[in-house]
Amino acid sequence: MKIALTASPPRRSPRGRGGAEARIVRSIGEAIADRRLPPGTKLAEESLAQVFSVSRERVRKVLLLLAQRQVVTLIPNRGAFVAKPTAQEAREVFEARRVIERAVMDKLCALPRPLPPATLARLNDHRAQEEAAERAGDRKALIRLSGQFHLLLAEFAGNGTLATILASLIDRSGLAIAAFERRTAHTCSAEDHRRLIDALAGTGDHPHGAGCGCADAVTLMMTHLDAVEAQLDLDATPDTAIDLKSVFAEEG
Amino acid sequence: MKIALTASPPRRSPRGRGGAEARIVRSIGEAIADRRLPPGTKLAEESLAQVFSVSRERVRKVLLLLAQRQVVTLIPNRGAFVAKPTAQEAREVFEARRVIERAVMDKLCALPRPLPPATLARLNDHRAQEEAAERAGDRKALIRLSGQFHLLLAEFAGNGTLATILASLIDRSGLAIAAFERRTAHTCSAEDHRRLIDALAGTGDHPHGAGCGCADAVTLMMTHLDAVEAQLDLDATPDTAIDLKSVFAEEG
DNA sequence: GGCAGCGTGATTGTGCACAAAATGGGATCG
DNA sequence: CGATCCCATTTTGTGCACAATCACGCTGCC
Repeated sequence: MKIALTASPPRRSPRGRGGAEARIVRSIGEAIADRRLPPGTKLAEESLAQVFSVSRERVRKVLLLLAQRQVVTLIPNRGAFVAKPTAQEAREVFEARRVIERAVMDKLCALPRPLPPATLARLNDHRAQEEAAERAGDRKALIRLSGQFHLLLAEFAGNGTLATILASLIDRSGLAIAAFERRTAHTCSAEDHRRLIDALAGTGDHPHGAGCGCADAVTLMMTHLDAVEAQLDLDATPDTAIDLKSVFAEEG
Repeated sequence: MKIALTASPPRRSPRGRGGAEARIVRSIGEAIADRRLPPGTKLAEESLAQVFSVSRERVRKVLLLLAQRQVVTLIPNRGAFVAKPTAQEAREVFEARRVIERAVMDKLCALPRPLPPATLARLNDHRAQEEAAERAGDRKALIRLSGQFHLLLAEFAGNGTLATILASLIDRSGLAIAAFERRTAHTCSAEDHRRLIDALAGTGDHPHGAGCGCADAVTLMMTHLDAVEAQLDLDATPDTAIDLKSVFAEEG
């Protein structure tokens, strides 16, 4: 046998066939984020295969991927279910978000000013989209845009690794919100986002003169995350009785 | 509905089938962390299937899992390779570690003192293991123990989500170290870990009296991570290959 | 009427066989 | 002598069929 001599792995076009899988992952992920698939929903392989017109194996692969992201739970011989975070898990996810997003804001503040026009343009564009969704009362769009906003900031911060981690945490916090949000209507966070953009772009009023609203931006973000978490009811028992068999399926 | 807990203990064989995958994941993961599988090494499905005596589909699943952790890179129609971080990715991973581990240390400092005996015992036990490996000159064990130490601290901090994220980052930083470490001998971090344990346990000398060395611990950790990153040469790009069968000769 | 045991249908898990694609070697031509 | 093209072999990708397992409804019995 010959020793396999290995070169640096070349990059190949990611659009050939793997694009279909990514499409399904996005589709299901967005459906979960939009609450069209509430926590606990069973995701039958055959049904999904028919819906997306792909083979069952492909669906299986997608579910395995989503399970790694902890947005679905795989139970042996039972199938895949939309993940239903526990209260503790929800708290952990929000704490992790505070940790990472504080770092993101710190990095954004360390960026040279003024921000690049492209950055400002994307921020303003996003603000416009959120305001439009708010006016239209499109709650689903608002939720999706809210997640995208936080992810956008992470990308501007220039650390793709942190952004990837945050993306997963955003997905999971959406799940937590779906599982624990109070029945009472709650004010969505468009106003918080507006203030954040102002503080970051430096368009807000800063009586102290030269500085941008960086320090403000960090505290704004922390307050924002605290507010979102505070809108959850992390003490009440979950609305639907949890299937104990499912919970304990993995141990024995 | 009644739950059948009394009669049928659904003790699914932990090692029988589902455990096999976890075993392979651990095996490959440790081999990568131990540098037995350097970055860029090709991981052929058939070879791995023979080595672990499982079907190729199982290996495929494992590789997909490791790819999600970004420990291996999957290239369509080319196969799986041990991930080879770029210099920028390495910097990002270390920055992410600083972000998360600073939070971990903050949480550890916020813990009530004195620390639980079980915690102190595990810390001291770990210190002993690292010292033993250091005396024996067992570099592989030292690397593995070093990763376990950081993970241990994260677990003590009480946020499993952060710990999971950090675990992935530790794996990837091990990859980065393997890819970019300087050829010159470098002092391993056992001494840093000793000091960290002292600061956390409060056994170090603290002339200021009542407080433990918490603030010290945070800076110690940051310095420690900076030192590890500083030992890398983020300009060179080494490239090697290794024989799969010899690496896994002892298992099966 | 209620409960235990059992059979059936449906769903997931796994191996296998074939198809597609790339790698490597060799021959051919400039 | 070197580069290029082509073919054979190896490796990866995918669909299919069958096996295993679970949920549910049924029958019979107490």
